[in-house]
Amino acid sequence: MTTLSEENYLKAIYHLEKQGNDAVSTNAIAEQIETKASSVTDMVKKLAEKELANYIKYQGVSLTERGRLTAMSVIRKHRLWETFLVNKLNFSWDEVHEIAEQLEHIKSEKLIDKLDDFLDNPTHDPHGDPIPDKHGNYTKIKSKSILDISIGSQGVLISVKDSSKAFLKYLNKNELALGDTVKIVDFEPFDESLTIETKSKTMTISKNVAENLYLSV
Amino acid sequence: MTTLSEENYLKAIYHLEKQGNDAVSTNAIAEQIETKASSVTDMVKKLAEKELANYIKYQGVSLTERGRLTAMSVIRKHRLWETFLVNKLNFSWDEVHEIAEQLEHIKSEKLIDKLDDFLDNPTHDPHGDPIPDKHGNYTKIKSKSILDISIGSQGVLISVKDSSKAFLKYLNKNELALGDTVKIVDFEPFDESLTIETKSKTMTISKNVAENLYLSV
DNA sequence: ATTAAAATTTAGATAAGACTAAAAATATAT
DNA sequence: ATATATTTTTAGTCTTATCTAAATTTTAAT
Ligand SMILES: [Mn+2]
Ligand SMILES: [Mn+2]
Ligand SMILES: [Mn+2]
Ligand SMILES: [Mn+2]
Repeated sequence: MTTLSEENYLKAIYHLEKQGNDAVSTNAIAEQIETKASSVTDMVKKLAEKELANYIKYQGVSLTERGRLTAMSVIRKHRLWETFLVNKLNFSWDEVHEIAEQLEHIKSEKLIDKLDDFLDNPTHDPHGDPIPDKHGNYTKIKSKSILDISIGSQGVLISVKDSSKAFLKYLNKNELALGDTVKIVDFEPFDESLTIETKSKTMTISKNVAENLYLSV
Repeated sequence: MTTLSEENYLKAIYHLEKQGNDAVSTNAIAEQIETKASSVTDMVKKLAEKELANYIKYQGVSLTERGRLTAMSVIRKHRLWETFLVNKLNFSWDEVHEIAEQLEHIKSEKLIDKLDDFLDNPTHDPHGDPIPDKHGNYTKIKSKSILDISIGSQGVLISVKDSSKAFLKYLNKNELALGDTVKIVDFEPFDESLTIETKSKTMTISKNVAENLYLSV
């Protein structure tokens, strides 16, 4: 049985492994989890002890198959609970992450299976992130950052890379939501900003915003 | 902010105060929480420190108003989650207690208010226990143990005193559910058993069972 | 009123998880 | 190649929540 803290480390390592290619560094984990490197070293030893991670001193960490599956299970719970909060309890998509951080640690297979059914087996959470099935499998909708899409073309807003409250609130304010069709109208080389067009309006977005918006391709 | 462990102690003290009249003893709490008396002494000091409980060495514990309100809030969450599990996720009433023991510690006012609305502001949980409102107020339906009801009279099964899995499964097996109309037909002095009658059948129940069934009066 | 039993508290240990400061290893820059 | 900077680990401390064993207080019984 994994503890709440172990689960948070596994999740962090999983997310870091998915970005960078090689073994995950102690400092990277520390930053992600907002803890100190020395605490990470301790925990990583414990995860290796439990065969949830591979760890060689000074050489970083990677998840074992068991570790990866455990991480996926926590991520599955997180995303199902977020979906519940938005779809059933009418939370806004910028309010659910913190609550899901708590709910993801509730231990009951049956609960999460029933929740999954209750939500009609959703494949993606409110931020467009894929929800793994109970075996840890998922399919991410093919998408590209707006930055990498050529001027004149268009697509449907599939997911956001940054799901921070600040970014989501920005999107709310500017009436951008998942499912919207977005057309890239213009690119300004000076500040790398983009002009985009939706059903309701035309607007300019910064590079910073653009790289966090993913369109179907 | 109260910890999970503190919340469990507050709940235990609350329930014990409601039965017995005077101050709650260290041993009683220890038994309820399945821990050692010495652990209880430690925690009770901490609760007193936080002004959640009144505590005088060797003389037992009682909740302060703040302690009582905190306990009520945890109980409110517990019962709302149980209601969610049964009414929305189709759990059976004997399966929900353990899961609610975890869910009751999730910290979010907004979550529990929205859950309350989602469930249509239920007044009683799946075991017939009253659900306090957000101010800690509730109204228990007037009821009496079957043991204290005279032969020949009848009432509606309102709540069960014992909500252990074993007892609830016994009731499932014998097709007794909340809302059923029950008539007391006979009393056998020898073993203090009772014969009762429901729409579907007539059956004999032990004293032990009878004292845990509460009928409207 | 003593004495025995039961309940409660204290003292000291342990385990998980986190932190600080110092030591050791690795990476970078000249 | 050597010195410097950065990263990582170790050693030791702290907090929360437990536990066991011993000491103390209260209660019950003679
Ligand atoms: Mn999230
Ligand atoms: Mn999400
Ligand atoms: Mn319960
Ligand atoms: Mn209940």
